[in-house]
Amino acid sequence: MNNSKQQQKGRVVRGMVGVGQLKSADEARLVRELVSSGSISDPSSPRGRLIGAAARLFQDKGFALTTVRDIAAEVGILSGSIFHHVKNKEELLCAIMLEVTRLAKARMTAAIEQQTHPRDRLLACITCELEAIHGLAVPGFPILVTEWRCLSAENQAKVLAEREQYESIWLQELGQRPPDCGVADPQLARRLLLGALSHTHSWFKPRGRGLTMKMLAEQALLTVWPNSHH
Amino acid sequence: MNNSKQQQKGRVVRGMVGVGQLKSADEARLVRELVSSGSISDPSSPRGRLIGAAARLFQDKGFALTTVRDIAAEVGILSGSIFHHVKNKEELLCAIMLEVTRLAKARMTAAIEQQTHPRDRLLACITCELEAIHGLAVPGFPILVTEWRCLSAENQAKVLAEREQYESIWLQELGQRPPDCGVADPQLARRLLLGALSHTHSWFKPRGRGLTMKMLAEQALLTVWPNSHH
Amino acid sequence: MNNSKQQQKGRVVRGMVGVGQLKSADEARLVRELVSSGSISDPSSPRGRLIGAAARLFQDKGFALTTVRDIAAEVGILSGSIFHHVKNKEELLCAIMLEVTRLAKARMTAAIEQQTHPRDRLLACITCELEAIHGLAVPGFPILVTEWRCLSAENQAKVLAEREQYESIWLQELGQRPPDCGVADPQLARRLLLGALSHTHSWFKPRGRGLTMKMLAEQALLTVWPNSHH
Amino acid sequence: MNNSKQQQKGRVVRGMVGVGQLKSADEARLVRELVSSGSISDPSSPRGRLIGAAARLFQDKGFALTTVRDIAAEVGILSGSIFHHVKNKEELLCAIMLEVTRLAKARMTAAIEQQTHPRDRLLACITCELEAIHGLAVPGFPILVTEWRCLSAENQAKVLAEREQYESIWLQELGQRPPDCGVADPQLARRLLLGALSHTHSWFKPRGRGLTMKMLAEQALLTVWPNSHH
DNA sequence: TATGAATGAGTATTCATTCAT
DNA sequence: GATGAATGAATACTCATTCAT
Repeated sequence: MNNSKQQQKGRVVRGMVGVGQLKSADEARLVRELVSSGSISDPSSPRGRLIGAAARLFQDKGFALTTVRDIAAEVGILSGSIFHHVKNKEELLCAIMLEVTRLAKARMTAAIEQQTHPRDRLLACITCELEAIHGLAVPGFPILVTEWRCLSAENQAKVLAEREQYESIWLQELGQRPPDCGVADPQLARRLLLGALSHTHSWFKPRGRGLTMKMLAEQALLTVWPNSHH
Repeated sequence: MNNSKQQQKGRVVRGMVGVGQLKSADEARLVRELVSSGSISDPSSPRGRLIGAAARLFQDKGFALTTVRDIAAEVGILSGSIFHHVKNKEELLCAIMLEVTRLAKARMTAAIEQQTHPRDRLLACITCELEAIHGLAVPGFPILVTEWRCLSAENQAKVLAEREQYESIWLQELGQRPPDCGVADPQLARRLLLGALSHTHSWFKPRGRGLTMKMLAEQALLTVWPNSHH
Repeated sequence: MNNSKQQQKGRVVRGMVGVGQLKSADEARLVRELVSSGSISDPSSPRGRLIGAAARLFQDKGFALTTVRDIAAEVGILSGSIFHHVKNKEELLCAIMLEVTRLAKARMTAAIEQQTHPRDRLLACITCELEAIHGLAVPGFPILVTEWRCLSAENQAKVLAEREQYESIWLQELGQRPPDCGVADPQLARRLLLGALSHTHSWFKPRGRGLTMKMLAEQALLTVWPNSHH
Repeated sequence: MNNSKQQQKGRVVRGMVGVGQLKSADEARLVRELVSSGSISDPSSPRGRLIGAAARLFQDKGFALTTVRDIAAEVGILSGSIFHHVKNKEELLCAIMLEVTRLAKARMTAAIEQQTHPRDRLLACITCELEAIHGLAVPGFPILVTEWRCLSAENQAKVLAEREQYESIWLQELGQRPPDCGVADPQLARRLLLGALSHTHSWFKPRGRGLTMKMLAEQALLTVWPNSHH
């Protein structure tokens, strides 16, 4: 990383109070609003704890390799009791994906609002998604990509509908880039970026030293918005 | 894709005889050599047909959701006969990953040799990997990413050892880029690129009209080597 | 059996109300105590019925030739349900061996207590073991010998630990014999006797006429305590 | 074993040149005769090596747990080739039992001929059987007891017919005992002895120090012929 | 005789799901 | 809402046996 110095400087100048990251007070308020509007389950409710536990396990071991007994044990109930809260194992997966999508959407919307400069707004999107992928804010986000095909077509449609707005935010922000930023088509840029960011789940350690998440976000930004086009 | 025209022009000028793609005669010779050296199984042998069928199914339905009965049916034998050629379902996965890696490595080496300009060589790498991901040349390549965690630690180590050379080619080629190409660190650039390319498997249709694979390769190249730095 | 008359006389004189055998009331109380202390499963509980059925089948057909389907059919459940109560087929075998050992130990202890003369006490041991071997009181006892090697080393250790006390009773009683009783070493005498008694399982019919179990016990006693040394 | 000294003395006095044991020249001649008469297979012939290997494995792991592949590997052929020499896995077991019985019979006959005193003759029987059980002379003998029930009724009858003479030798020798030797009935004495001797397979180490096989044989003799009745 | 690929019925075990209590 | 016993279909894997070469 021979040019990391100048990039770090850039980051410090632009995003003073946490690029794309929300203050923990905002974070909490956001969750509270989503819960009270019924968009996501209360994490402390039985259903919320069930979804949380399942999300953790699906992410770690995969949907197919996670047994309903594993999940029950994680929550502290017996396997039969799961089906009081959810019809199916698949419905559980679907519920996770829906809630994950809603939370990620709300977070990203909030994060963008705090930024005015298009580059900072895009950086905020990337940071939000990275935080989601690495479970810092939205537990279970990588499941959206890795376990997609475990969902029936019907359920895939449900999640896609929910996801549409999330993706349209991305497309809008990517559309604000100046010309000559590399991949011009926002749709294509988004897809390449989504793949790149999702895959960080398998190699990036957010707690590790060296490459921080902020640095990673800035580097990812460079793939669709090179430094030469500030 | 508002600036695709100028990019297409560039591509046509540089890589006249198929950027990164091998002639089918070369392709065949490559496979023959790998077979005769024992690196991969003869696709027409029982073991080769088994590996091929399993690769197809693992890619389509995932390792966990593919039963040995499915595989056997695909080959045209009974499920018990599978274990004549391979000890485990997991060993089958491992064998696929090893052979896929060897073939991809050989193809990429051959493709690079045909190019001299660093940018063309990197484009050849990307094209090779895209062709692999979309099953045009190396059936089963996406399994390497999607089913990685289904492998035991021991088998992961085996595949990693085999993969090392493949990745070092990437790092070397990425190291040939001029400064200011965005993500400077070759390792990081490779990881972001791998994620972006792998993910194309879930949305890009190579047979579809509009975005061709060549176009996709050039666009992917732009994420780590913008046009502004020819 | 030309000298059986004098032996019968001896038996009648010494052990009038059933040499070494417990009254059925005592028998029932013993089982109840072991159940309530958790040493053995309640024979009427699901687990108890499972263990009982498996013991019967393992004894008749052998561990390896008994399928879990056989066992399930015997209990009246489906094969999959077995693994609700026990982790493994082998763990089932282990559980049987442990419970069999505990019951045999308790019975022998109770039987010995009722006798004072060393010869009668040893005869009580022999009778107890014969009753166990022939399923009159401790169903599944022969399994301890015949299926021993089907147990993993780990489980063998568990059973051995449980069996130690049972065997030490034998050694103690065999140590009470007068000199010149043939095999002097209690350990060796026990081993020869165990083999002799175990093997009766394959030829002695307790219900048959002619040789009764009492007679058999007295004859077995003679191998380690000849009549000439009263 | 507090009286082992006097017993050892007794042994040395009576059976000077190996009680019950054959000289290795006699041993070899015996086998040669049996082979040439067709009673047993030539150990160096394909069938002989097959039977030998199977006997070893059946004895170590049990009939049910030994696969036909294990046997083939031991012989150095492939599993399919076994069925050129033998119709069934069970027929293989049956063949072993028949040959084992014939060899044991011949050995015991030869050993008895060398003794005149009834006690020595009986001791020779015991020693012969111990040698057989511990594989010193007749590999596979314990299988006769441990794997008996793996044989179909039909095959059991075949082996029983072959075994009859072997057992009648035992009965005859046990009938030569003086009165008051404990278990008077030769049939019963034989059965108890057979059990006791068979079981030594699971605890006696012929190579171990301390208790030698000769000592063990003498001790076993004491169970049916106490010292007090020389 | 030996090979090696294939068979097919069989094995233990798993697991999402149900339901009376 | 929770339990725990049971279901029943499915799973990976085994293995004696066959047979064309």
